Amino acid sequence: MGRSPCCEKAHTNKGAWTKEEDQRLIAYIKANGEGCWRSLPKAAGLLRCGKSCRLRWINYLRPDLKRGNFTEEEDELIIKLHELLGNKWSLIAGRLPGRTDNEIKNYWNTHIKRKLLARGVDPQTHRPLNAAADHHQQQQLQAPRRFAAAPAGHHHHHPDHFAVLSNSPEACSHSSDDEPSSATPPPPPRHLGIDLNLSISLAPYQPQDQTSEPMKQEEDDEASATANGAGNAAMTTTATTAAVCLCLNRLGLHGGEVCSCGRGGAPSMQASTHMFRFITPLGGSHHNSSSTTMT
DNA sequence: AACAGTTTCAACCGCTATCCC
DNA sequence: GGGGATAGCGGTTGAAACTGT
Repeated sequence: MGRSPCCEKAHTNKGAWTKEEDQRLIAYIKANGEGCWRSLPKAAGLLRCGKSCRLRWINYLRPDLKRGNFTEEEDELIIKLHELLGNKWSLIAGRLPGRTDNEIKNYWNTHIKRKLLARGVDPQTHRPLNAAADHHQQQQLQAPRRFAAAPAGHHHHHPDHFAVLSNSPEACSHSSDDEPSSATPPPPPRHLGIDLNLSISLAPYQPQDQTSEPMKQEEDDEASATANGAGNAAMTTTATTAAVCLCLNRLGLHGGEVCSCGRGGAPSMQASTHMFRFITPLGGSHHNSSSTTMT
């Protein structure tokens, strides 16, 4: 087929950005806002590919970036989110204000992987390293429990349509031994883990507004995972000071809509209930998103 | 001080998803 | 619905910085 290159490579700079280029980009975006990256370089007088401009802005120039060292709380949050989401760096970054996906990805590869290995935990599977051999056997043994709250047959017919993830290690088989790659997406989640008895919360969750409507998909998603009584996903972290909601919308799994769950403050959810639901075509990529229950 | 090895992280690349005509 | 254009994502690379000898 052949695609036109994203830019005229012969006439673009590559490599590190100069201060002047940064200033031009900042000035242009301040004046015109983000977007239209393809035409931005020309308009801004930059000899850069639009992609490169976007990356530079998002990863380095954006005014709301936090930068600086990651806190211990952020570390733990990243680990938990990675356990739940796998290498979905942009989703993880969405839960860490001021951090970029690139930054988190780098941090994961340089620090957290090592940290987990030192703890004897496989960074990809989040299982104890010495348990890898038992992986297959454990899956078989635990499968019935994981599927307990899912409607019978549902996941059998559409295994990649949704998954209710658990923070239990076995819920993360999508990120097992083999590194997921864009070329070979991980197999669809095979489990419908149930409880998300996460201890991500670094401070007690304090709902701010209990008047928000429960998420529609919560209702639509029938009883798939409601046996656990979990409501909307929410978590808090002292690192970010704000409650971090993990409901579908805010995870970016619903077309980027603004979360309407009131920071997890669904009326039915007990503030003290540290349980989380995720219904997402994780690993199964986006192919079936329109046929999930997320509409 | 000089060199080699290691680590870090900004930037690039290729691919997929989404948008728009 | 099809196809091209564009945006966004995740993996990878390589130069700079750091550390050890």
